[in-house]
Amino acid sequence: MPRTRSETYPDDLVALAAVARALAHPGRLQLLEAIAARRSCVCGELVELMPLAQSTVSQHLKELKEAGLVHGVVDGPRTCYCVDAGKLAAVGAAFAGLFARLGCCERPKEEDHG
Amino acid sequence: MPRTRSETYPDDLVALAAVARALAHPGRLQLLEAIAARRSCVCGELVELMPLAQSTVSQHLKELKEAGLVHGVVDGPRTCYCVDAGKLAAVGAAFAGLFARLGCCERPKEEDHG
DNA sequence: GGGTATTATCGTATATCTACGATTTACGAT
DNA sequence: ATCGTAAATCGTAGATATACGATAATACCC
Repeated sequence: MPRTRSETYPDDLVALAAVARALAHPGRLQLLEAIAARRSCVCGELVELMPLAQSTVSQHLKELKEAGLVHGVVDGPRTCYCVDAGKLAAVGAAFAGLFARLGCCERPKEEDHG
Repeated sequence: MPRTRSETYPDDLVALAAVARALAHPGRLQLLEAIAARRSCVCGELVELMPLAQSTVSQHLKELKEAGLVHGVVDGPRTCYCVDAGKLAAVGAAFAGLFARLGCCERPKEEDHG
């Protein structure tokens, strides 16, 4: 049995789910925040502040890269990671749109009476 | 090896990652949208429009419930699902905050010059 | 109580995720 | 060419995820 029958779902949902999966690990969220806070960050620094082995951090970074959230620039013997601001903006908008759609038919307590 | 060393990460990141994981499947996104669009939705209807077996849909609904995104109300022999608007608002705000933090140190092309 | 419909749960097979150590690759210095 | 450092990849073990059919639980009708 395939893990997910992606063919049967709309492309935008498949794409959004893929990004959500990239975000679905606290370590990756922490990596993202560290990279963003430092503007750009060498892999070694990230390994230092994470409670994970170097190979594991590298693997998480690869997932973030494959999701398009960051990119790594080879800088001599090291790799410098930075967030993709454009992608982040697009993903942020996609999530905002999702939650807007999910909430649009709900009137939890009261409607806007102004 | 434990799947994730949640103890070592900040609580808010762990919580956000958990919600992201609930969203990390196109089927669950579609379920959420269907439930929201119909205001409330009986499980059987959801099974009809999903390309999944009844047991699988039930399992996905359980995950959405455990993430707090929906709740199911037993209505006679069936179960009626609806989204938790308050939770969705909170989660939406959490994601907005995340993307704001991630983007705050980035000036991709130009700053707001108005 | 017996029968039917609806949903949840169980058991299970396969695939993916997470983590690690070990190794390989790439670069700079000697 | 050799060594050392930094990062990616390989191989692997164990836990989770996804999907299904089968079964159990619940409510309704008679």
